[in-house]
Amino acid sequence: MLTSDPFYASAPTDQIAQKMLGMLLTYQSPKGLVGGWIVETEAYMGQLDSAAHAFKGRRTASNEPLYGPPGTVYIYSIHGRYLLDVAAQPKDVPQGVLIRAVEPFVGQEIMMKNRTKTGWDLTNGPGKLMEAFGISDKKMNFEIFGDSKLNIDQHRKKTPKKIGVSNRVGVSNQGDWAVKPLRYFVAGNPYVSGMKKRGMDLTDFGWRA
DNA sequence: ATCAGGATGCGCT
DNA sequence: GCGCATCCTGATA
Repeated sequence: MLTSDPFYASAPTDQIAQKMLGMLLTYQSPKGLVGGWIVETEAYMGQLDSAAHAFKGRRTASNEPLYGPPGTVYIYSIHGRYLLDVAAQPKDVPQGVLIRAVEPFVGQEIMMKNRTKTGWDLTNGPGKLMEAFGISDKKMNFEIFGDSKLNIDQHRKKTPKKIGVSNRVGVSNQGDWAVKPLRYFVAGNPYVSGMKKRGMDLTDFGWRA
């Protein structure tokens, strides 16, 4: 349960994004339980961050969940896809973590039906994992992870051998913040978006033993 | 295996 | 209308 855990309010958002790697994300979907280990995240640092939805305090109906308490579900639609975020700071501090990829763990049959793909392509991108989960609307906005059908289990957790770091994806024209190292991933895990075959660690997927 | 181009739908001006 | 926190396809080597 994420709801009352001080962890989410007790660290800067970029640190929280790193700690979320290896946590189990699940969704109790109408077709059954689906989910996987979080292998890629990005931190968005709020009003100062030129790539963030809340840059300069921007506040609209659609980004309002970012202003909610830590653990608030923020689903955003872009290019005809849906993306999943977690508000990471206390109420009215609009910082969040984008969940970009998971390694499937439960409900793989369901996820393969929801998408037309198999293999690494199942959940190796933020829009892809939402399609695999079968989420195609923003109805769960403002719910709290753990009190929702969406859950992040921070106790059932794998540990990355090494955390890879890079600039964020898809924000290249948005000022100096575009090059800041706020994307984090499990190094070598094949479900990380854009992972090249040569970089994949197919022995243990980048998890510590 | 890598890259470029286009489809996509919705929120905002 | 325009601008995206994306994804897929088809063309190249």
